[in-house]
Amino acid sequence: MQSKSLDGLFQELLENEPIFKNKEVLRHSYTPDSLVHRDDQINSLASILVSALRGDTPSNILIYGKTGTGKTAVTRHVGIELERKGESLGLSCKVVYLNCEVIDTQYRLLANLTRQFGEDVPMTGWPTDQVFFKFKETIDNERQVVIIILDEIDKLIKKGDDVLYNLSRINTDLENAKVSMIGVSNDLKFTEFLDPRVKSSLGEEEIIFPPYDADQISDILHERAEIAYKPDALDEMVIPLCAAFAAQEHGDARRALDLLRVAGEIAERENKSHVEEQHVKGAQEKIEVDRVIEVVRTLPTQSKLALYSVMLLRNNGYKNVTTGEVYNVYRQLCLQVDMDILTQRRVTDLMSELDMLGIVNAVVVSKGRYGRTKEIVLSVPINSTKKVLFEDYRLKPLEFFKPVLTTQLHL
DNA sequence: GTTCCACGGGAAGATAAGGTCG
DNA sequence: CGACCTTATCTTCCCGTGGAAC
Repeated sequence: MQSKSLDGLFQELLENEPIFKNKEVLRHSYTPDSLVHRDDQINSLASILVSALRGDTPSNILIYGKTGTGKTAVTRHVGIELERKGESLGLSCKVVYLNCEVIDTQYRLLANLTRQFGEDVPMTGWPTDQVFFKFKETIDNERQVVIIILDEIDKLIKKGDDVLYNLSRINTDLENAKVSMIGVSNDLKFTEFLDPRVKSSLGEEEIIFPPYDADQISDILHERAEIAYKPDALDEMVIPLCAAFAAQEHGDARRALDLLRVAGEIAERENKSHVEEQHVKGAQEKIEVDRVIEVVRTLPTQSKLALYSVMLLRNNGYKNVTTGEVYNVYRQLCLQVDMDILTQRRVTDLMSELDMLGIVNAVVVSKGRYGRTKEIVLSVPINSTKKVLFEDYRLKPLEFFKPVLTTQLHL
């Protein structure tokens, strides 16, 4: 390789006409100032929350919509506006935002809420009711309206709905402060699992976010591309193509933005001065592969072993892999790498988790007299997955290991 | 029509690892 | 220090069952 001075190395990269003007606006974390095609939702949300500015408690709200339909962006946007307006009117109006996917237990939720009001709560150690009490005490210090946004609220239900029940009744214990909640969910049916009391209190108002269609996504992309890219950096077909791909994915605007950004990155890496159609196709592929790789990489070792078992069976010509066989191989793998062997029951659960993550596809089938089982099909490319698995040093000894397979090949 | 297997579902509880508090 | 807290991860136990094989 030609050696250049270091200075020259970076100089060249810098001078290379960048395609991007401001890439940040294509990231999920960016909240745009104006939200296209969501006027209805913004207005209904605002008209419900306006009572906070009159010092009343707004109704609790449930918001539904698939991923990437702008729920979070709209809610946050309205929240910020509300706080701002409250401030100028001299009313204390506080909007707190919590993502229940990260904060998924009663304790953590309450602790987090309390912390947002400047009080310190330890990570763990306290009884939960003490945290709840502390929270009530903290907010009740001041005359204020508190609006709690619970994003991905459906994740919370799976662990029991005590928190929601408690929170929905909190107003009866408060002297000064008023609390109302906004639940955001991408599962339209999640209220079915809710305690009826919680359900009626939480769902006083409902707002639905329909998926975007391809044209609407195009509009959104145009708007952002204007800020994100240099003029003329995009080929004519780039945005429609991104929009079309994303529209297939239930109108996911987030996906569309990802596509647009990754396509740009690919083009940049190829030293092209503008983004072409093929880059979008490349982006589509890359995003999917990245997702899988990331998921596999962060899997717990036990799940990796289970997954590798499936792959081994697959490699040995097993068309229909069943739970029993997987467990058999899995046990051998464990002995090989000196890990504890989990029970079959537990491994069944691990397989279900892999199924949920979309790494594997499991269908329950009955084999009549020979029982019932899950038939497991791998839904990721074997080779690249294998490579990722062996990045884990604990799996290294398995690289050339051949399991003993039970020879019962029933068709 | 019956049978009956190899699972799946659900729940309870054990354990360990994080922590607070007096 | 010990008493007591949460949480994640597994184990244990028991029951339920789809549907081809009989």
